[in-house]
Amino acid sequence: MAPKSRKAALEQQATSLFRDKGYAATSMRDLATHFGVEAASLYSHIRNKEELLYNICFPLAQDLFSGLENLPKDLSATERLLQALISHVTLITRSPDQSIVFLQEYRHLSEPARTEFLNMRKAYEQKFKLIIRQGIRSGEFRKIDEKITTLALLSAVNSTPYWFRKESGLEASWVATLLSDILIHGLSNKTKSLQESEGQVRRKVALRKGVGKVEKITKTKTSTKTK
Amino acid sequence: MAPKSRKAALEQQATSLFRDKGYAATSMRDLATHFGVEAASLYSHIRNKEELLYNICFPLAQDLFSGLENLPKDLSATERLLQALISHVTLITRSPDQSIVFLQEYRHLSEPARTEFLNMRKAYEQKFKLIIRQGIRSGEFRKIDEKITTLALLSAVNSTPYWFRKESGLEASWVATLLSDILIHGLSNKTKSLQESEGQVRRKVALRKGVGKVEKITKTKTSTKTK
DNA sequence: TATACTAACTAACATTCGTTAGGCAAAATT
DNA sequence: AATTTTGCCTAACGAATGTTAGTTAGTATA
Repeated sequence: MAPKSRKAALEQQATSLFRDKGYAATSMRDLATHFGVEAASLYSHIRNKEELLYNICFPLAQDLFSGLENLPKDLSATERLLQALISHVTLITRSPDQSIVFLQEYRHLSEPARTEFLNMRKAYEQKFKLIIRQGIRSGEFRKIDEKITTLALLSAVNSTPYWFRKESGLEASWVATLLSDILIHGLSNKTKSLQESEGQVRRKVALRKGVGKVEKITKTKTSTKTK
Repeated sequence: MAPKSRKAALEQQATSLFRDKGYAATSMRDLATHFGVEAASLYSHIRNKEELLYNICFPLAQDLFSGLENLPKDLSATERLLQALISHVTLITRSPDQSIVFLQEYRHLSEPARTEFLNMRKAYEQKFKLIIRQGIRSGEFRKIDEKITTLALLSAVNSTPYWFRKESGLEASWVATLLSDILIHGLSNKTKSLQESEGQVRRKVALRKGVGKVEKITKTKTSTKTK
């Protein structure tokens, strides 16, 4: 394992401080102090302050975008959305501080980087919208404005870097799958509702047959409930 | 309609600028310029810069908290969650810039206001958690970590001030209900699945009867599909 | 060994920052 | 009418900001 370069260590430190205090409220002297040098020394590693922010935001933007490049085309929209969300969560929980800076501080990028960043973000969201649109078309998803849906879904999963920590023992993919499940299938206990619904249908069938074994029907219902 | 006070207008201007550039990156000279005076003049309306931030964050925090105070106790957990989410969205879309500053810039509050704010936020989230816990206990909600769920739900709905505009013609309550619906019931098209499930049961019944009218069965299936 | 590079330092720069103090004219109050 | 308050101005303060320039010592290279 090669030792971390000084520059990489500096970027790491910057990520941590930008996450805690925000980019604008973190001075180069703050950063230098935490890094153990004088502020002027930082310029032997970087051109300027903004380079740090750039190097936090753009690699992650690239990774997120790339993560959606190889979604298999033969999957259902539900499956593809699931995989897209898993990709997203896996990446933003990989380095939580970086992700939080990415989500909050990009606006301090100067032009043209700022616009470039926003365009990348827009294109990324577009990919989600497309999946949702396809899901609506195929009947898998409900007919809800795809922009609103996309923003809500992404915003929901963007809560993860704020609380997720690798040391917690949780697997990022598990968290991703869990959140995706909530978003796709909802919080409501539908499994139970569905079982009850089938239970009712079965009861109608029994009555229609006119078997007249009321006790047998009661048993069936109890069995459903214990599940 | 009373003319807006100078201080209120200043706070409005500050809200807009803090939203656009962030608190730390907005100088008093920026603010004064937009307000049409010199920076030193701002101090005849306010004590200091932070007072502006305080007056953006705390009233909204109060309103959000109050919004959950009168949830009827006789409702189901689902209903209460729906009402809580509607309350939340209604308030954060009332003044989107304020909400965005509230969500992003509180960290620039100095102590003890900052800790106070975080405590209020925590208590507010606690109320959501309680609803979710109750829903899990009653069987209405699936057994999913209530902290993760709360954060994801709130984060999802917190996307709204970033795109919602009153002038768009959309009603905030409609948006709130829509998002709540997605979160509670999911994006997946469950209604259709349920219908197909019943359709299958009906087909079994027909076969079991041994009527032998295959044509009739085909018709039933077609009829389900067109829905 | 001589030279070049690296990564740190100190000193300093020009600019910007949030804020205070004093002054003034208009509006409000006594 | 006299006084007070309000809301603006200019000037200035001390501190902070991102960065440059020159220097130095250690390391790497020719």
